Amino acid sequence: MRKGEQTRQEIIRKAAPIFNQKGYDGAALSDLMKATGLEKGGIYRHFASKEELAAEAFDYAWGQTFDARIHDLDAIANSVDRLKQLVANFVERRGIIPGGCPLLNTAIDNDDGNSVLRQRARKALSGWRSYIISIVHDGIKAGEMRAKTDAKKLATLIISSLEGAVMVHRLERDEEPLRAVRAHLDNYLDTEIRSD
Amino acid sequence: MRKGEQTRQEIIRKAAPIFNQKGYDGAALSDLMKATGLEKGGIYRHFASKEELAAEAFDYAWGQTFDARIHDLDAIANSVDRLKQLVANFVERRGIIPGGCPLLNTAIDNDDGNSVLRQRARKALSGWRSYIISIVHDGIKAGEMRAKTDAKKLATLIISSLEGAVMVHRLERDEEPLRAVRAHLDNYLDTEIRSD
DNA sequence: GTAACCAGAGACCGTACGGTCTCATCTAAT
DNA sequence: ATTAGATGAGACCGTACGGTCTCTGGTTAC
Repeated sequence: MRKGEQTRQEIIRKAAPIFNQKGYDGAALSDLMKATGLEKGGIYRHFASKEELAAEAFDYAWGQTFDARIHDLDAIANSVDRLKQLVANFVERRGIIPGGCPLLNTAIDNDDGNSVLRQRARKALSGWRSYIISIVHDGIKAGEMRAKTDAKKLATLIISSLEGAVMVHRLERDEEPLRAVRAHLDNYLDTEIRSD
Repeated sequence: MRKGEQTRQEIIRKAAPIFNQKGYDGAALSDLMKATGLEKGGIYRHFASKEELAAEAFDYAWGQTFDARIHDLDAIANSVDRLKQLVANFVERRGIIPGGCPLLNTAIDNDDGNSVLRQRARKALSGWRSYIISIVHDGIKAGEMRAKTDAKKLATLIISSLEGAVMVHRLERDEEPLRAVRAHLDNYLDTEIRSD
């Protein structure tokens, strides 16, 4: 790998937490310079604009976050249990990237217009939802979930309530919302989704 | 009322949507000047700083939003139905202040440090939660809700899933998440919370 | 070893920001 | 009607921003 490409990746890695914590506008070039140890010219050699860097940083942050959430999931045979583990991972494996869930942050920060960042966040959300939907489809096919289960609605419910809990958690600095939502989802999955 | 006080209130009213849509940093003084039709001096006469104005604007925005969410609620006798109406109001009476839920916006925008805005958002959240909790307590006392209902957990669940749905809704520009979460909460309230 | 190229430093640019201050004007109490 | 105080305009200030450009030093291919 060319040295420049290594540097590029390292800039992305170092910039991701900054953008995630401070938001696009809040993350000043000077912050990124301090974090990377590079001068302005060294950064702009590898990215056409701050926006391009932010977009790459989001993809990196989301990739890390998503990986943590699906960690060890394929080792679980039963699809309902797989969803429960997904919820558990979400609650327990936070903080991979400082600043909280990149999807939530980026969605709220960029919900006007059609910025590059908004599109990246949309893609991230749709990928996450698809992942859950496919678990549900597997579950129905395997007879582990009730046949009438609406995969899309269930995915939406899981994502919405978890992300909402993150918002409350961050405002109150208390784990209770995360635990409450997890308990509710676990119970719901066991009693309303799992085949009897 | 002195004229200055009227102006102050009007600045707050006009500034609230700007802060809610663009965030604290994103809302430039020049935006506020355009929205209010005042020059810088005219604004700063009434507020010590941009932060003070933003805090007042948040309180105003939240007040309007909260009022919309509890609209006509006291006309409903049964406490379970009152919660269901609260959920309905949340889903249907959005957009009182352009830019989406001020609580969600402000919480995500200001979750570092202990800024004035963060404190205002905390207060807003705790007020909202208390409101729901008191409905639940009423419901239990009246025998309309199961005695074992955990008021705080239920309040957290309702708030988290609704706010999370707003985030998804705004990113996808689709009402489905709001409807899905509402349907789920309605069903949950009827089958798990309401006394048999 | 050398030449061609790649990478990074950092001075520089124009712009827009939040905030201050002075002064003219308007309001309202007497 | 007069006047003291309240109100708002807008010029002004220092700072920090994103972005550009040139030039030097390092890397890599031959």
